[in-house]
Amino acid sequence: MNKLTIKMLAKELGLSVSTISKAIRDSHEISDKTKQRVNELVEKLNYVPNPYASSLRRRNSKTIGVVIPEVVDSFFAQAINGIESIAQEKGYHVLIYLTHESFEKEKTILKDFESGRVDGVLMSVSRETTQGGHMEALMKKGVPLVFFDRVLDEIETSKIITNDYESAYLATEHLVKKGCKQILFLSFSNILSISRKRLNGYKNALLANGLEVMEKNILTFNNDSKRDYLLLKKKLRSSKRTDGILASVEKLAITIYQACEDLRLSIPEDIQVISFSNLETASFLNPPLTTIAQPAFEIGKTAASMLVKALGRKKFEIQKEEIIIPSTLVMRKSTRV
Amino acid sequence: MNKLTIKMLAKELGLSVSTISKAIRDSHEISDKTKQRVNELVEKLNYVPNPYASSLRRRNSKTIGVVIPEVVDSFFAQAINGIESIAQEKGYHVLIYLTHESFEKEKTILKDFESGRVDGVLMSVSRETTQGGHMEALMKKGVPLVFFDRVLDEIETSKIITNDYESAYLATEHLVKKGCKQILFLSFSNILSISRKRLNGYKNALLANGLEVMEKNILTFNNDSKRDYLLLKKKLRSSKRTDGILASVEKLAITIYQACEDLRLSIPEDIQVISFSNLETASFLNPPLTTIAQPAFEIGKTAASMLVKALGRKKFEIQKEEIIIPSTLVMRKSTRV
DNA sequence: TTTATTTACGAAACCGTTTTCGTATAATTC
DNA sequence: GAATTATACGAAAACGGTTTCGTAAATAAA
Repeated sequence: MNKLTIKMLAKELGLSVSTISKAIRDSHEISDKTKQRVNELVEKLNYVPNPYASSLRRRNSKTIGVVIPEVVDSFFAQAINGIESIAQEKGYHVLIYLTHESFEKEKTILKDFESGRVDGVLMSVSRETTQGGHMEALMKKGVPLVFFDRVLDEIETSKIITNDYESAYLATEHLVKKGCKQILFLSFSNILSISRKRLNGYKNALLANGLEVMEKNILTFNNDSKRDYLLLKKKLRSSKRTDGILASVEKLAITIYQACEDLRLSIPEDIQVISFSNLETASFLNPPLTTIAQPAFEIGKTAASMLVKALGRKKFEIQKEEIIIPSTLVMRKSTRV
Repeated sequence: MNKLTIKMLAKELGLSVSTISKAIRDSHEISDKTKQRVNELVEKLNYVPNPYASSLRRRNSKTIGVVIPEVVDSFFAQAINGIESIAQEKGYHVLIYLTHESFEKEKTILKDFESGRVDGVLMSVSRETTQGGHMEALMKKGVPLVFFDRVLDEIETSKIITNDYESAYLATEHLVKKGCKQILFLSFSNILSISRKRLNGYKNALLANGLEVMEKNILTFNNDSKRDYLLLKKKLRSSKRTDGILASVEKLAITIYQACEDLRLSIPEDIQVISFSNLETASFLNPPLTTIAQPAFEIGKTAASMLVKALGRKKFEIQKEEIIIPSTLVMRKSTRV
């Protein structure tokens, strides 16, 4: 109720506040005997130090901020899992913030971080983010920031990503090899760096295989599942020759399945489908979905490790390296054998 | 770099520290003219107050702790989404902790909360949790705790849950009506309150429909997907007459599909399946999975609202009410028409 | 005009740690 | 035995806000 403080421990043991503090932090200045007395009392009275007092004084919080577009998404959920595994191991706390793909929210959150609330930030940018002023401002204040998956190219910092270009290239080529001539590319954004890379992979794979890149085959959706669904249906109805789809986003896979079911287009006979996706249920969909599976857990874990390592250094200098953890193309029945 | 403080603002404007503080918090003690001068400078210099200094003095943190077993799970991901929506609205920060179903971790986390790190806690207990000493200790220190979904009955506090008993009853009855005679009940735990309720719903539905409850039809798994899979396969092989399965956990649905595919048991012809699940992909599984869908987002949102409301009160008295938000049985093709 | 009351602000204590620096005593060196 | 160096601890100043309380000036009431 009335919280237990170091001062009270000090009085109880007839020692000074500073001695208690040092004893608890196992300082060499304190004798073993005293340390033991202190620890026994701490144990007995169940003393837990006030983290805010400590943070205030030490100017750090042992907290990292995680900023992501959303959490109901296998990729981000798995990434959080990876982040948390490192945080727990290294004694960091994890504050979660969702931007819901809003640039404004992203700015507000990062602005708050300038307060020193977090020691460092892990983030995947929103779909709307084209500028990095808010990130630069934050980093200038000495708060290191590490990107994972969705990066902003113009910001110089560590970036943990997957091989988006190559994966999309491979996937597209796979579709081509299986006989597709008219392949749609579906995404939520033409802004996001990962989307552009995936798009380029798609384009170059087409060209390398003697196919034409057609703007009408490149579709951008809004993440409004009903509208997206209608939009896709319309597209599929109007261009009958479509025989392949590469979806850049997990959620669009569902939209595709819905639309195809509705239009009585059978997968993979009429249309072959590949999606970037971390769905655990991919192999039990009807038909099983060929996916590009991102190493989400690893990405989160690596990003957190990089950040924590930087936080361990005196000057928080973040390495500016880009770490690429490759995705894997998992072939299932939504593409032909 | 060297952080901006109220003291520096004060010097700049020739005002006192207390005046600045009050102006920022829009105190009635400060004239509009002064407030404006202060706000302009705050704006110009980009001042952001140090939350730890503030938390220390005010003895609150505007932070809630969320303790869940895992995050890679549609239910919990959606619940976090609900929680975050309220937190964002009310200006709270969200600290996330994963127990990975470990009672020890749960205790460690709650112990840490005794420090005052969070103003309140939202939690779903681990599968191993049978005792609530750590929760009581926390609540005794004045930190309100609200359960959602997975509660510990013995603890008196708000609980936001779904109608587990009724849902399982309904689901079981549905299977019986569709002709099932030998229905398995699958879960991860016989400890968890929700599991017991679901089990009771299952049992009573059987009895009410003139069927026998057989212990051998009640299976408990370990969340070790490989072993679970083998265990289930063995069971299905040995008891050929099994014609229905009710899975208490989303993850087990996948296990069931795997096992049935492997054993060439067709769903729903040979075996009908219903699972508690929030999978967005449920309707695109092969076959589409009949589910009991929990209102995860709503549960998270309601729990957060309750907590925040309690935090708004001077004494943090938490209402001891139990709020039940019903699940819905969504019939799909894994059960017969 | 005198007294009472607002109004607008400042001084200083306080929140609970950490850390620097000083010092008495004990141990060591010469 | 004197001088030096460890050892073990305490006093006090931070950290950056918030809050209480006091007060001078301005306004209202008498």
